[in-house]
Amino acid sequence: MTRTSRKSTIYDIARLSGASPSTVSAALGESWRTRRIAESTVETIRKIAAEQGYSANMQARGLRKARSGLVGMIIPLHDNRFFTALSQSFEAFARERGLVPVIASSLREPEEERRIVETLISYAVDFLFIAGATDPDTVSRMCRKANLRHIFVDLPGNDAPSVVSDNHKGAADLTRRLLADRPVTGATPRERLYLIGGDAGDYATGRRIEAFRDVLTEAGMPPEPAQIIACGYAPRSAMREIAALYDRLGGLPAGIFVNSLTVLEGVLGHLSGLPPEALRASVIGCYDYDPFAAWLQFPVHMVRQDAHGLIREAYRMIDNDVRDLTLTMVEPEQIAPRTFYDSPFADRG
Amino acid sequence: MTRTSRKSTIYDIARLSGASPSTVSAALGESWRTRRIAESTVETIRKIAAEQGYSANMQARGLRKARSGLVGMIIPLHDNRFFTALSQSFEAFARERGLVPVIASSLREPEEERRIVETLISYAVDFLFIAGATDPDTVSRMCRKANLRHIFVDLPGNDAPSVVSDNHKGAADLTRRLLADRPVTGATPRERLYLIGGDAGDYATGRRIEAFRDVLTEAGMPPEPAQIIACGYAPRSAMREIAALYDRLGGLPAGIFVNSLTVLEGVLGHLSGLPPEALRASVIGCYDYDPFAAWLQFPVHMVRQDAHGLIREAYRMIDNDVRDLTLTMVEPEQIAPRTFYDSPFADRG
DNA sequence: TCTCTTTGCTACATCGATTGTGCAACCGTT
DNA sequence: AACGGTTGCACAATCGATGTAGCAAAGAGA
Repeated sequence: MTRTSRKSTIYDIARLSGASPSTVSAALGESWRTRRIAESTVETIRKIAAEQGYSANMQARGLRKARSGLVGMIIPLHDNRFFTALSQSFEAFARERGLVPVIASSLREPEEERRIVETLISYAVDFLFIAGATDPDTVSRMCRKANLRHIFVDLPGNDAPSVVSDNHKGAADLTRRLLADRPVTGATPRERLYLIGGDAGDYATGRRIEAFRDVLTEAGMPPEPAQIIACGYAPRSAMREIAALYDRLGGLPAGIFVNSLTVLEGVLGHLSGLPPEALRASVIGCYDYDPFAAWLQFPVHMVRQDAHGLIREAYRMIDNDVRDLTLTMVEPEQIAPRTFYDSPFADRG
Repeated sequence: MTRTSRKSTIYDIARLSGASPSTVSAALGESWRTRRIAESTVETIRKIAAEQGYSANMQARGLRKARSGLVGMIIPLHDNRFFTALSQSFEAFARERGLVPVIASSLREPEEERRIVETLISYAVDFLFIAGATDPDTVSRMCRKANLRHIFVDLPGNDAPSVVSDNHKGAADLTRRLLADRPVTGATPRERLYLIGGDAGDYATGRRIEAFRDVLTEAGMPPEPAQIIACGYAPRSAMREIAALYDRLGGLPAGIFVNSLTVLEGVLGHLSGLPPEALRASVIGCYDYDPFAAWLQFPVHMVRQDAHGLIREAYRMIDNDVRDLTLTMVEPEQIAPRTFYDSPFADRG
């Protein structure tokens, strides 16, 4: 074995085995039965291939078969437990099927998202999941043109199957929990619930705000606009907003509905500077789950979206070749503070 | 544009523009100058290509050029802030170079790791980073055979460039911090420091244990074997071990050096069941950083490995075509409890 | 006008695997 | 012995892009 030996190809194996390249190809693949290659020949060829450490060139195969064996997924960012839970499950299901997952992050920028879709199309991925799409219509258009099956996860699209959490239910449950647990009751601004974070224009946030509003209205305390602070997802801006709110109210409000983990990071930056008694005036809830957030200084109620379930449903769409507009809902789960939750991959830690 | 229109190829563009496929190829690439294609022709072709929404078939290009434009990275798992920080930086640097990152998780299983390497070789990735390798020698052997450049990150290999954290320094600093901050001093078992988690056989854990031992020895209190509990990385087993330790000692030890975030998850599962005064008997340190862990009920000193720096150095090796055994160290940083730390991607949250 | 160079482009082989088609060799019948 | 059927394999086209080699036309120089 020379140091610079190139990878061996079916032609090398053919030469070594005395068979033709097409026979080698068939013998190494599934088609040798239908192509009537003698079992003894298959064995010989496979032995030689193994000795040579042969492995197929997927580019060549992909070119010929017009499928790559690659499957794509776009997430907003890697640095977030919800999205990485999606990644982990996406990868596990892909591998189960002998596919290679390509996971890219869009950083929530439509331009980047488009570039990624185009690139993945160039690589002929067999299908594509888009989590947290920022511009689903464009994505769908590009995919249709390339005849690429795609599923929206978490944020739905208008022209392809979507699998999303039941945001309304999750948010309604969380809001009810905050209402029930808030340390003070009353109607002054400080005694109200506030929702912070997210982009009012995006689907998930929209549904959650809706639920927040519905539950409060039902409870006879319809929220004022000031109670809904959709300041985006960046930790820094959440920190600023919560500080401003604290100043405005002269303390924390009775309850805070935090709309995502990144927002919670920012909120923490402010809350943790406060004296413990200031914190006791408030109850915190967060949409999305993080194992460490479960054990903070103050209790945080969380909504754990069923990432594994979302991905499972998305793969089901693929397996059943669903291509039309459908919306599948997966129930999230409320997790009480200070609960030890085992992720599906916890044993691999 | 018909619904099932196949992707257009250089042949389509050739037909539409009246030029030959090779001219189209040259015109759309970089080589048109050296191949003396008239600038006007280039413009015409590019216009048509844009109209048709042409994008190159990377499988064909990769087949021909024997490079894929894909770059691979293996991490143990996605569901961990340190590794996802690596992913995020790996991806950012790849994109800067117009490459497509393929990130796969090995779940710390050597068999899976090998399978992934083989697959990535099949796809002709242009280079490969391996973080937390479980069997670096085999990986190196496979890569050499395929003539694939590879860099080890976090855990070094013996036959390729490696970029690792300065584990000894990070762990020594953390140990010193725990020594300084421990609430009780003395020599009874409860008054000692304990290190929990990790695999004594792996490089990073080995260095950290070494540092732990060195610092304690220097301080005149060399650790007994019982003070080092390398129980792996799974949260569950860490939870069991810390519970057992608590029972044995009749309380928490003066200081706990937690060897990874997954281990900290398990430790928390036990600690949080304890009364607050039990916690005050102990000081906690964790190797690796998580933003939420910074704000727990009790202070946690953390060591933030410079994921971005590690990846930057690894890319530098690639850019300079370093292939021989080298070991680059990147300094980690100690982060005090309750510090707001901005990740390089925080603004994108 | 004839040669020589430059310009602008085309033809064709190639990368490695897959697959439709074809063709010997061999078998068993009548 | 002639025939139809099966078995086992080889040949060659193909996927789409790249790059070498080469050719015709135009321009330059004598």
